[in-house]
Amino acid sequence: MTDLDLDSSFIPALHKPPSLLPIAKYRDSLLYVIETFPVTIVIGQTGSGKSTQIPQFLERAGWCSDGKLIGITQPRRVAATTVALRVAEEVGCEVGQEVGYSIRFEDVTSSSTRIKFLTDALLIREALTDPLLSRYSVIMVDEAHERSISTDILLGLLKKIRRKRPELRIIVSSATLQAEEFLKFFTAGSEQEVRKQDDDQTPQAIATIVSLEGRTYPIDTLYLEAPAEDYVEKAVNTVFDIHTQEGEGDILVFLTGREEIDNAIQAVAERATQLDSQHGPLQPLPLYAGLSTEQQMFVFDKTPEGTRKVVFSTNIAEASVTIDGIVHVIDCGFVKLRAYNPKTGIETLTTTPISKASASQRAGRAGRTKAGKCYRLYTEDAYQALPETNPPEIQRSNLASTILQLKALGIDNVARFDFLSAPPSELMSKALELLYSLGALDEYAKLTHPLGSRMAELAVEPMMAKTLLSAPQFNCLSEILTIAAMTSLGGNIWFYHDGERHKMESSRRKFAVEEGDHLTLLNVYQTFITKGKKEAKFCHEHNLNYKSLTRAVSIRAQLKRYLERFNINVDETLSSKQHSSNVDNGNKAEQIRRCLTSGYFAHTARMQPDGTYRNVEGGTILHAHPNSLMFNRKADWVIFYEIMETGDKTYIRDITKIEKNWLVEYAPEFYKLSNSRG
DNA sequence: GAGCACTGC
Repeated sequence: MTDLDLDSSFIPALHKPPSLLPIAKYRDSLLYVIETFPVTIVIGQTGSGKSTQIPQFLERAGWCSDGKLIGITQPRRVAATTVALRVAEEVGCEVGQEVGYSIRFEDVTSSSTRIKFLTDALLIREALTDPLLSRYSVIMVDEAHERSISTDILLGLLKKIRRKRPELRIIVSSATLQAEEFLKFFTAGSEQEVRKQDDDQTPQAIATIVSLEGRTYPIDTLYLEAPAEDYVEKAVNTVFDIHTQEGEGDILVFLTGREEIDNAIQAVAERATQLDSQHGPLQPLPLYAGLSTEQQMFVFDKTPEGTRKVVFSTNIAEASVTIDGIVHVIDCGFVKLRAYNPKTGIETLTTTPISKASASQRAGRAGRTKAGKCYRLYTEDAYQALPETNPPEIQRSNLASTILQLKALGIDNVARFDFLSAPPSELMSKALELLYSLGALDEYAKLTHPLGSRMAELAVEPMMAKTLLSAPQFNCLSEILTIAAMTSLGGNIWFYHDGERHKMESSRRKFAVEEGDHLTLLNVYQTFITKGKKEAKFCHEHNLNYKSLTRAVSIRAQLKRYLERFNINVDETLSSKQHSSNVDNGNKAEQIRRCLTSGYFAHTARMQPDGTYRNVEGGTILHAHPNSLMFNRKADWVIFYEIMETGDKTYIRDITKIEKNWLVEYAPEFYKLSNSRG
């Protein structure tokens, strides 16, 4: 077994010239391993240089000589762009030339590109048109340990592709010790079939692990003696202990959500006024995804000399956002995890203990620029009891769009797809049922054409894809395009600063349209591009998230391009004329609501006299989310975009009034089925 | 009556 034990002394690997990175010494051995083994699992700490150096080693060693590409996938867009920029700089080319990147809405590559960074979701999309990914000689899957659905699917595809393209080289990079699982995955089940082709290739010859040790700085980990009753309070106390007893260095506190973060910040601000004058000021800052870009940027600002920055963050700071200068990490030990219940079709968002892998990732946020400390707000025994990892996303998600995508990739028997971790069969059958009811699959579970294959290509979830493809019949395609773009933003449309909640509420009321949230979203978008001239100023005045609305413009344009590729004509002139005068005009609004019903018939509820809702089965009490226009309005039957259980309540979001008889009209089979069931 | 962890196409 090849196991390269690299220099483990504490060398700061960040911002060092590439020649000084520990990985440089192992260039030849790495190249040898990659040449010899079809699959290489690379264990490398952040800062080991694996993502930036390995592609360059490969390129110089001739892996692109026949015009093929080296592809490096990342789970996130920012990572794909920033790593590409750095490698381009090191290579000494303009990004988009030899080194480029490709993410949704941005393809910065050219015919001279040899090293290409992209999101793993986008590479899966490339497989729709190039099933063997034949443009690539090497594919490196970075941050595979995060186990996103896209990463898992991509690894499954690569394993399949490898059988048909033995010359393809696969590198799987992982920061934690999950390497064995990847190794087992690539070697399992390959014995017999490899024997058939090549007597020399045993499973041991297929894949191997290379370990790039080499940390940055040491981190001192401290535990509680006894469990904390209230970790938010404990976190605040710890902040003051650090501030009064420890040397300089900023603090990063991991909490689970916005409410906790706001409370903690208020508590710190109040207690800070009583601080002894010998201690410098504290600057508490929030960090979570729902903030506007401007609000998020504060955490990167340098504080004045003597002021200590304390960032209270959700899990966004665990992997997605990196803040320099953090010396102390406080870890509450919990995270909000999403899960999907296939029996009820309801998603839950629940506070759950983190995994050991998460705990070590959080601690690692302290030692990036010098030696750091991590304060775990739980006992060492509690730590020992944590699971090694959390269940991968693919085992706790609604799989409708994943299954649809697999079908479009030509994987007919999805149950036999080689998953890194197989999803529970209930999740699979629930997804298949929905896809069948939408008409994306036929009674043999085969992808339908053109409906199913088109739905798979549209980058929105299946119910919205169906709605979009029905829209021409309802003569409201332009409007549904906008609604599809706005709903897929996932909520972050409105924002408010401290104490401005009422101002935000009244801004929102100005855009309200009687029939519900979808038409309200349409109204917001139309006003943004017409009266608001797509400007940030307009958004600030109306408590709208500028970045989100800009994104909606891009999403809408992309969806429109897909439709045009299907030869579906989008007539914009008619709609914009009507909506500049009044979005809420009778017949058009009804067509939109009918059209939404044709895609969202599985998401229906009926209002009760007490103002709550019940789903069709009748069992579950649903509440209109306070962000919804229908929160305090009367309705009878409604459809909704999303359903989620948080804490002890189940909320529905993005709600629109419909008529009961439309359900039977647009989904007769589905409603026959529901009735016969109960 | 009262509030969404995080990604991605």
